[in-house]
Amino acid sequence: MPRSFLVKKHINSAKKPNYSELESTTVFFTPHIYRGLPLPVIPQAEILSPAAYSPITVWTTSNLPLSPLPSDLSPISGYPSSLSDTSSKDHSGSESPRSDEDEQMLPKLTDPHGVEAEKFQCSLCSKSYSTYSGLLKHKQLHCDAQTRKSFSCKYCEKEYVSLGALKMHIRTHTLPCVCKICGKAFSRPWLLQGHIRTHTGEKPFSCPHCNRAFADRSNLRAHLQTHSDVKKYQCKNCSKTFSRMSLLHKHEESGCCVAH
DNA sequence: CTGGGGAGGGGGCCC
DNA sequence: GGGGCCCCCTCCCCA
Repeated sequence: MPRSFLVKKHINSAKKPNYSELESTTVFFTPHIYRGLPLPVIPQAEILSPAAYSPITVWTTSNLPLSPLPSDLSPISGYPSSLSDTSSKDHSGSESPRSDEDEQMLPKLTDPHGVEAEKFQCSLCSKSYSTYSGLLKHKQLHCDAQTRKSFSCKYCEKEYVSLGALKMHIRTHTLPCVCKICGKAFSRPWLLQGHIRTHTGEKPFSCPHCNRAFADRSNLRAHLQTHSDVKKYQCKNCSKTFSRMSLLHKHEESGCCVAH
């Protein structure tokens, strides 16, 4: 049966899941694992999986309408220097050529207050600077820019640190997994599997307390909250707990936390 | 109005 | 690198 929310919403819809409610923080910096690693070059769309890309084209760092790469930096390096919004700023010293493969972006800043404070060396390219601020500026331009997310989706403004993550995301636009029964399309096979259960009636996830069965594990998890005396989501104002965040939001919007 | 179920989305991790 | 899976989440609907 068609339901309004089953229809793929326009990509410009302002649906923005609020992960910050439970998660610690949204991490905008690149995880350490990526630091110092050369970012891959995004291949041409035509050599990628048609299911993942057709008809979407991919914005690469080289075709983004931002500041161009320096002439001495080959586009094959794939480094998103053009993504750095600090690239227009001046910096101390000229950058020496990088050796990409084995450099590590370790925080090896020489102590500015130490004995050897006269020399500030970049751990990535070994470039030395006479001032600490000079090194900081260099790192902003040279190192931090390399760790920026570099793969951008054309259909939305999301950026990813890896091509694989981008390709996974693009599937949410192309929806390659189609239900043979009703024709509804999904981004991933397991989503389609879950959808097919709505046709077959299969409910493989059972509640150990009441034996109620669910087709979706997440829904079982939400159901398990109803058996708990202390719910997972608590109002900061009145300490009342709720089984779902959405219920907590409704509670907060209803005015509980207004009178504080 | 509230609480809960149904259905689905998206990112991350692991193999 | 890709698929499977997990987790967390939202939205809609209904009792």
